[in-house]
Amino acid sequence: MTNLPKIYTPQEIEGKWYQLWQKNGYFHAEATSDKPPYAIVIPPPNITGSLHIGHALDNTLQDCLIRWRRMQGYNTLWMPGTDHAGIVTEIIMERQLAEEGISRTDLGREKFIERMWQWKDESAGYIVSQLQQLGCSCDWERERFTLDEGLSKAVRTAFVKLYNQGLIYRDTYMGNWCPHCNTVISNLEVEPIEIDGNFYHIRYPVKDSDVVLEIATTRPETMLGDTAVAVHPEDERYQHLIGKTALLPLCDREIPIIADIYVDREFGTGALKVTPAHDTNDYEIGLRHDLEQRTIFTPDGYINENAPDNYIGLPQSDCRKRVVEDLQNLDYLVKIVPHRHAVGHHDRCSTVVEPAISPQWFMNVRPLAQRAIEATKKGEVKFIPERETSRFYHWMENIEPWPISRQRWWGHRLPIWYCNACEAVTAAMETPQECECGASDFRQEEDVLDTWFSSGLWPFSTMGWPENTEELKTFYPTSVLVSGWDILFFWVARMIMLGLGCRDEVPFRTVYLHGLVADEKGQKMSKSKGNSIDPLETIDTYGTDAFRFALVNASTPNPYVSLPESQIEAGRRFANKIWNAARFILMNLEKHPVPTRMDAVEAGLPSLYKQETLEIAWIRSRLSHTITTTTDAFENFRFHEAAQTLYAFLWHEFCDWYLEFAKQRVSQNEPEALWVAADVLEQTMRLLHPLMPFLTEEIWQQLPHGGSRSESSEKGSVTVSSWPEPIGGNPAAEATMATLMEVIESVRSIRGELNVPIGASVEVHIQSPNAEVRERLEAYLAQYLPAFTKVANITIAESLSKPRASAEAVIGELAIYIPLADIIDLDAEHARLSKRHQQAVKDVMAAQKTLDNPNFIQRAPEKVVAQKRAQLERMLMEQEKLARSLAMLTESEKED
RNA sequence: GGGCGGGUAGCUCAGGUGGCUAGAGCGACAGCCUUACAAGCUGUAGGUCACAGGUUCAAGUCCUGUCCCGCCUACCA
Repeated sequence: MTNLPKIYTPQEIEGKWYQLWQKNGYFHAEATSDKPPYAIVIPPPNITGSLHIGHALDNTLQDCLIRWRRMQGYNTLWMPGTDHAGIVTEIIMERQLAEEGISRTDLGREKFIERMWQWKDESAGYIVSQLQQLGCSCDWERERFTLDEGLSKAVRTAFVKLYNQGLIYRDTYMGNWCPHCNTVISNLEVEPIEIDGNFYHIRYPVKDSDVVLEIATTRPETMLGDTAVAVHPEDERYQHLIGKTALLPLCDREIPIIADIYVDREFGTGALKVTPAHDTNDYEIGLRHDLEQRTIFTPDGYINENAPDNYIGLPQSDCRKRVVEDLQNLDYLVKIVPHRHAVGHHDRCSTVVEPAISPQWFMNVRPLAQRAIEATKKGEVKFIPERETSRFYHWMENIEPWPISRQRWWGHRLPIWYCNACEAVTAAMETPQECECGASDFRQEEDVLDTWFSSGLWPFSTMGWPENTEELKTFYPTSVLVSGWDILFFWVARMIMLGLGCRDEVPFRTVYLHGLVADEKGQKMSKSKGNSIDPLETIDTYGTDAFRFALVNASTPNPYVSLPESQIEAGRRFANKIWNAARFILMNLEKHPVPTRMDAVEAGLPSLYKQETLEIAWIRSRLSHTITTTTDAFENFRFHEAAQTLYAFLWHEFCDWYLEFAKQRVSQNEPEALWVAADVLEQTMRLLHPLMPFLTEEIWQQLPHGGSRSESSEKGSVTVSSWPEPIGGNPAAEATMATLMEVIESVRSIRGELNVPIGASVEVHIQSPNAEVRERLEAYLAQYLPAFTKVANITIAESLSKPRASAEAVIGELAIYIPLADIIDLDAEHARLSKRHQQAVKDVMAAQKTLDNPNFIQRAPEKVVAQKRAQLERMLMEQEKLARSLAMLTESEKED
């Protein structure tokens, strides 16, 4: 007796299989192979991070694709690895240091980097083991890290290459400065957040005049760095002031009043204070008018010595308060008006970003963006869903230079060397030997590269580039990139540009951008918001497979996917259902083992099965259909469709119907139906394996999978079994079964609605004018009906009169009568029939209306017309029968 | 300001190129411990597909407009 527990306990079985898969090297891809290649590179998670819900979704989908293709016989490579993740990682380390009471600068660059590596070495295995817990079938032998020697070489190679092409250059420009992180960041890293601020209206006196110019600003402290006031050149109010000089309050400085078309006459007071060092637009105006760029902040956000003495050293926020106070005391402040506006924050540390001028390294991405657009238009890379393509184009067409240097320590130092003698700049793989000037004393650039620079090389740096490796020859361009749409610009676009820039080829053929997991308010789940599901807790509670199923099932084409706990619960129930179906089959197989091929040969059987009964033909047809639909769903990245198809087939066809038939067959000593059940379940476990790898392996291992398919029996795991092939549908069997099901459902419905006691047997009388239908019902109904409801006796005739006090159901031309003399509640039956009759009348009218339209007959395709006619015919029959029965029922009520 | 996505059952969502009587899960109600599964089984209820027009023989699906919701993007201090 098989001793499988009644309740599926994932914890007991999930642990063991991963080790077996690993040990047998199922996940390893060969660099050269006869099999067609299929490759995905993982979006590398932060080396020190832990699995969050976004990873769980992203990697589950990738694992589905990889497992599916592996079973299809592809040479599948899922390239795993981790990212050093620059600034984020440093921020977390700084917090750790702060707890010890030290700062990054206390430690110094060298010691800090040492600490980072130490921490990396301690925590590196964590995220990897979590991915393994999730079941990810990555080729771990190839695991990479962005700061590895190999990848660092790729970074330097790419940098030098692009530098030599003139695409990387140094410039002093206004960028987004994070005073907390002490570095410049790119536009993408700035998150505008709406805040309730104020508009401060301030009087600027005009020199040698009684006139005061009123300006409005949201950042009054920046006035300390003002070097002009601007008005619109055609603004009549201020014509007479253009060219004059304003007296800057609090600063005792004189600044020119200039005219610039940037100024919006309608906005604020129409006069704009100009701070070229601390505002992007003012910077531009400053360049046009050759204004002084007066920086008043230190890099870490304090007031510097360019401001009047009494402000120096204040933090920016304190300075604002002080400036406002002083303006008020000296009567320069006109008013403060509440004003809601968007303020840029650093997406990693949430600090307000300061526009600031600094020398930085940039990449001119425009030519590469152009090539990326062309490659996409040529179809070399395809975005799914398609709407992402236009987002991609829009971004690429308006792309701006990418600031790639960061004033940080954790990352790749730019391979730029300055000659200490003549300051000549050299980009090179290693420290240069000698400068043009003859000196040989160099210093390397202090800055490190934006972390996305190295991730942008990921698809080929992980495969050994710049060497022309076998891996690159086999797997590049990779097949698919799977990621959330939120990092399309950060990462995906840059990979495409750098792939083209470094290898003249797009890095992947297809980009699948899945939705983001949202909470019940529709907000993206993220750890920082605290609204996130913890994948590990979820796995503990529900099991990995249940969680994975829920994730895949939730992966609709929507940009946001919602994952209520009930969905995960549904996944668990599904797992349990499968478990019990398997348990049932395995228990019965002990009594009725599947004959081996040898037995079959000895018995002289042409095949394992004596005959294909209706239910066998039906379930095989449905399985075939399921195989086709599931495969098609994967082909088209319609993950939820795969999940739903398998769920519906397994639960509502296989369990609800087929296993009930099989039960009865087994009890009649016809075990073929059971053997087919085992076969169908075995194939379904293969179909479901990409979604639920652990459970399907556990069951597959216990099911007989030898039989006629010797191929899979030689292999030791469903992981490397073959993807099922459809055998084709059987429309005749499906049609007959549909009728039988309808009859069974009608009987059950009557029993339910009229409260026939569970134990009571009923007689079933069926009337049908169609001989063929009668014959089929005759042949099968007696066999099948008792499996679903208690019946005493079944009568089928061409015509029979409705037995007295019976309930009735109508299916097309079929009428079903169930005599319920003792128990029938005529009122209830009347209500039941009347409800159905009303519905029938409505349906008939709708169909009639369509068919009455001559244009419909004329213009609709014949097939549609024929369909409609058949539909109406059937409805009419039902309606008439129901009407007659209602009339009879009313009469018999009168008699009573 | 521009762009994108969404509004379908009480809730969360499916409904590729227009054509079965608009579906599922959860929840609700009624009845069942039927020896695989009570994490189960059976039955029932519940929808003017946001609104208004239009195209079409036919619209949840295509077009236009309106109203909400969300997101992305933009230099209004």
